[in-house]
Amino acid sequence: MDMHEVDFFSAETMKAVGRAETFDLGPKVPTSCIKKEDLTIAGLNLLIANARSDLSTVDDAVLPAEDRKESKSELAAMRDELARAKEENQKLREMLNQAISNYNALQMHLTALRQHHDVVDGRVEATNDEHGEVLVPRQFMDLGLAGDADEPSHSSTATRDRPSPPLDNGGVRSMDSQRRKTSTDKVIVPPPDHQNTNREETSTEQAHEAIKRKARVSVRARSDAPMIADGCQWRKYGQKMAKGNPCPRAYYRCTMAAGCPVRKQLQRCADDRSILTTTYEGTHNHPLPAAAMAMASTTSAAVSMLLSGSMSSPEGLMNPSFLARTVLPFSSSMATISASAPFPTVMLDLTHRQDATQLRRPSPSPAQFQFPFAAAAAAAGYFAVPNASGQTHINQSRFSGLQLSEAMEASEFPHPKEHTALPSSLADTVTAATAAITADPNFTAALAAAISSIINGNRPATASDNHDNRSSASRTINEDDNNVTTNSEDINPTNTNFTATKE
DNA sequence: CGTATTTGACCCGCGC
DNA sequence: GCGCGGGTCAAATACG
Repeated sequence: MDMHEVDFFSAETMKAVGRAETFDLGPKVPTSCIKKEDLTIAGLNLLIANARSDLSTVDDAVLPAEDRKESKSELAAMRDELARAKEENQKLREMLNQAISNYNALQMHLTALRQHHDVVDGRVEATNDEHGEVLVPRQFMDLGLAGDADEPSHSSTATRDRPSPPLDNGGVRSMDSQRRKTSTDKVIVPPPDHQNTNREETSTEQAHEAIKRKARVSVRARSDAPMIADGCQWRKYGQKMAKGNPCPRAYYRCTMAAGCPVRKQLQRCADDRSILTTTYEGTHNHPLPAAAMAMASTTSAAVSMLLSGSMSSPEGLMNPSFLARTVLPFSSSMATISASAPFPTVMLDLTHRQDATQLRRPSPSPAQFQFPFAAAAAAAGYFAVPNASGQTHINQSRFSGLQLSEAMEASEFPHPKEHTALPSSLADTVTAATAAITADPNFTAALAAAISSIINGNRPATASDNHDNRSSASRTINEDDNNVTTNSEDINPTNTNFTATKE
């Protein structure tokens, strides 16, 4: 890691958030907790039900016949209970994961609701001043379905120009193929002789496909460091002078796994060199470190909402200013949703002083770094609606960790009084938010996307190991954990990019 | 010596 | 068809 890199994703950060530990319940829980209670009871019960068992390893010769029989039955019962407990633990683990995802999504929604509420009350500035939360730029990590980036069905038209690539860079080539395939797909639009209905449907599908592949999330942040640590490893593969910006644009590729197509761009703002714009693109095909996992779900949710929710919701279509009315009044810092062609982009402008510097806490806990982006991303995805120019701005300043971290703390610590700034009706707000979430399929879809992103982010890398994945996470998560009901159409797009928001 | 970075060349899409 | 700009490749170079 670059010595000048700003590490917002340190292990302590993640510990503070508690994600990694929370997700990893593993077999420890059942063996230590369930066994003691359930097995004993069940074992006694099963003495009657199961008179025999061939599984016993007790030394039968030492015991009387009755005792042997009893021991066998007891052991069999214990085994059954162990198996049952294991299964139950598996389910509980899945439930916990889902609950965590739901919780995070709820937090995001709550933040948005509170923001809207504050707009009405006109007490935003006071709230901001009171808390002085830190807003630290965090990078978005892509976590979509990696498989989508490797659809073999189009490969015949994808690699038409260049000679076969060297295998040592196969991932890059596949990415290129994928990228060019997208453009190729445009050409393969059904010919004019098709019926109109078919053409429309196909066009819509293809548009969705293209969007899912290229959906972006962008963030601008103040940083003197040349790069922001995001939990992944990157290798620079190019640098270009972009038009209209004296600062070169650097291109990086994820090197945590062979063939990972995720890339990012770094570029400083021409007007303010302290502003670093980072753009992510692509979908990780490997497990992500805990530090990188944090943002994955929210980014995924944002993009998914952008694609599946905002663009299709009646509110979004009929009332393009919905989002603006909701949060725009705090226009100092913006998250921008661009649904304009060719690809939607989530752009977060975190450069405002209120967010990045003025609201800094004396000693911000790492956990507070965890969620501002999450809120912004989720809110962006959920509320963003394209306006006539294809862009919608939402204010990000209220996501500077203020409400969200408050909410997190309020729920994490059993001392609500310590969070007097929180609305007394927090529970009511949560209830309302929950109702809104459950009532809104768009948010549900985004939540599903978040869950899916976690799933995909933990999927073991399929590519053979090479020197590039020397530091990839070795942990794997039982695929049963992935049995979360999601809409694959909605959860796929998890691309994240930084795109310079020229002002 | 292996790995990462640099940098000029190249490819591609798009607009004219 | 041509030029432009964005993006990528890969040989050369730097670095540890």
